[in-house]
Amino acid sequence: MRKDSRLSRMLHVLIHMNQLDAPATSEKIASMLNTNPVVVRRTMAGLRDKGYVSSVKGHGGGWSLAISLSDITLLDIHNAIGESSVFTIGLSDEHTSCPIEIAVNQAISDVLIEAEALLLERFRDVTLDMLAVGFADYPLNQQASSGE
Amino acid sequence: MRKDSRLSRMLHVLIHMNQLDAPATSEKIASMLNTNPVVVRRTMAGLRDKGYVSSVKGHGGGWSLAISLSDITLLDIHNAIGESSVFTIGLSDEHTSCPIEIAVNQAISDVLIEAEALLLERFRDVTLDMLAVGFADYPLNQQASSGE
DNA sequence: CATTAAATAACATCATAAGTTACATGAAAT
DNA sequence: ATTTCATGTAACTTATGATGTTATTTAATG
Repeated sequence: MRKDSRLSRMLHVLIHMNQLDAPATSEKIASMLNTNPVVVRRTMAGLRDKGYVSSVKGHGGGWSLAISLSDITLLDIHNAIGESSVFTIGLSDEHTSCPIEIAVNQAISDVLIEAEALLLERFRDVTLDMLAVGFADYPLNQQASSGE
Repeated sequence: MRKDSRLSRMLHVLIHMNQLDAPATSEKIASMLNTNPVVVRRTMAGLRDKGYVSSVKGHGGGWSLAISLSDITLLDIHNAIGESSVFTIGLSDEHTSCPIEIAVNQAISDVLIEAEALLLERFRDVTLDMLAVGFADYPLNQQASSGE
């Protein structure tokens, strides 16, 4: 099933942006991601709406970080992207009044909710500056961050 | 992103099959799921390969449970279906040697692995007979079975 | 031999992230 | 003011994989 790589891509870009002096144009970011400027604008727009980045039109314009990497968590970006669900697993809805279908869906749903809660909790524990730290340690990529 | 409802559907079917005396034809199962006999055969084939159901051709043929519901877990069926990944979240691979991309992907991957481990663990704790119990408790079916 | 039902191949449909094209809007440089 | 640069946005195409469909073959029963 096709994967949604927006989270990974946006995190990647944000950390790179932190090391730049000037705003990064959509064109520049797109070439960084081997993609298209419009795709970049589309996804970055969600981050701007939440206040993580800002955009400026015209000469010298482009995208900049609006707040510090240490104030942005994986969860923040995950939410800003607005993914409908993190799971490929869905529930059937052929017979919503069939007690078996209800029991089955309830059992699956319980597990998905618990697993997603754990995932979101872990995402909330990681700020983007932690990932930038790994950069300094490259190529050994030693575990200097406090994450588990 | 489109959901994969095969797990829910197969669990639903297996529990219904447990209440039948004769083999269920793909046709019958398909109408139960509002779908097509070929779709049923395609998915059931995976369960048969793992020994959870058996299929018989010709007159009086169809699909039957090969083992007890109490010996089948959600995890068993999940594995038998052979989903590639439970997550819609994917990792970028534009620059596999970029230390930032590596750090980002590692962080995401760590979380996904932990969340999936929890999910699989929970799936392993639920056997199909547990879901069938809910059936007896359902108001519309109280005449079906009173003991529990 | 006729009928039933699975097995299989080949193809169509659908949803959605991603990619693309085209044009409008706004800001800075000249 | 005009040109240039870059975002904003609409509309469309592409790619992918579960799902759906049609047609044919294989096997078992009556």
